[in-house]
Amino acid sequence: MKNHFFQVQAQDRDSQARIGLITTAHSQIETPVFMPVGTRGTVKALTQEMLETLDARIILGNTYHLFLRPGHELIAELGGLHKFMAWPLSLLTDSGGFQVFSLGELRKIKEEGVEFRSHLDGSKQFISPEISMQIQHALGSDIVMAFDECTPYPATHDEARKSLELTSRWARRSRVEFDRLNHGQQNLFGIIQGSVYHDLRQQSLEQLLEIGFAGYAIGGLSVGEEKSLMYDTTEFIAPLMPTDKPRYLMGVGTPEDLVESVARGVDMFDCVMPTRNARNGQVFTARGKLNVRNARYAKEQKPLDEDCACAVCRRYSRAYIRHLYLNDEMLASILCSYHNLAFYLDLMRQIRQSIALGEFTAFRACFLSKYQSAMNSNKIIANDP
RNA sequence: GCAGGGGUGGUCGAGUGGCUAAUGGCACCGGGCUGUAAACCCGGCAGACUAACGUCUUACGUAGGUUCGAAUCCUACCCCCUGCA
Repeated sequence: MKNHFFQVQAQDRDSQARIGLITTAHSQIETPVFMPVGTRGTVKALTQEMLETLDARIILGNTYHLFLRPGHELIAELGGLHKFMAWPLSLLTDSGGFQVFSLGELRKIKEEGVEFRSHLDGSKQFISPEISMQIQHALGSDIVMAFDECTPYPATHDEARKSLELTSRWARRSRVEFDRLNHGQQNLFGIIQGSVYHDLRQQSLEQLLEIGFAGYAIGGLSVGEEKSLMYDTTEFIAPLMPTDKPRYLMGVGTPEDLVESVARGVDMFDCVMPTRNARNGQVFTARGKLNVRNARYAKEQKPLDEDCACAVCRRYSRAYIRHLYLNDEMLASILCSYHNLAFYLDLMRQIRQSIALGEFTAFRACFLSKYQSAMNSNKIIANDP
């Protein structure tokens, strides 16, 4: 039977990189893709119009946050998350699994599910695989993530095994509940855990394959481990994942991470880095990252990134954006967020194009040498009094 | 003119004899941020020397004085604020 959800269009000869097309009820998404994060139904500092200008075809929302406020029932009543936030293209909702990890002290993990103490008002909340599916069903996202435990790092082999096995049991329950609710428009992804242990990653994948999902995600990385371990783990597990299903590396990452992970076979990414760092004054450029706070940009009339053709770089200077930032003007966040996402999405476009042309390996080397060598020379300048 | 209060590092403002190169806020400088508890967090912030422990110099309106020791006490002067004339 033909797979309408995902099709691989070309496979790179020299690496695991590939290009493909995801088709949801709301948009077509060329992969490899970077998905901007819009936790609370908004990609912070940007309007939906801006996202469309950037040609973002899919963004994220978060089950946990939208469940607490405004509540999935309210969103369902108003016609679902797409309509509520006036976003006509695709949405992926994370299941709340990451909050099991990031909310640390505020939560208690049990077999049945996770008890959260709301970070907003301290109230007791409970999310199980079933509830997560019900919330995501009410939200109406195009891609639904199974409820998992994002294993903390470091974890011993035994801890990681127990955690992954819980995630597998929750994955099965997610699948059952999802199927009970689904109207056919949504797609469910499973999440591989297993920390940095290859045998556990493989075990996790096999258990998920038995259940069967529309796509598979690698979770539990970029949680504090050495970068080399993240790359190793991805390099090990990605090629074992089904070739005819999207592979999603959750929560990653830096521009280098994206290029390196595409080379290892990943199709989908999401990360708060371009938007959060933008609000904190850090912008990404083809020649490395820079912080607009830095005094050395006080008089620079250059754009943030001289190689960037985005609306911000065509119009505004570093000096002006620095001035905005230093005065706590919200426009600084808007402009930096817009540019950073433009940079990320453009990077993905270049990656796809190079794969299509069979030039990915050359592109990878070229991009990294420019991005990293300039970063090093920036450091030399920065340390020079 | 009389009475009272006050002058502290870029700034606001603590500090009333040694633990003070001087709390804290702001400003400034720098770093971090990876499925968003983040328009946030951390660090530096008199000068010089040192890889570092640290050492030295100059500092609390100005000039003197008391004391082993002063931003802190005394004297004079300069300036500011408030009230009364």
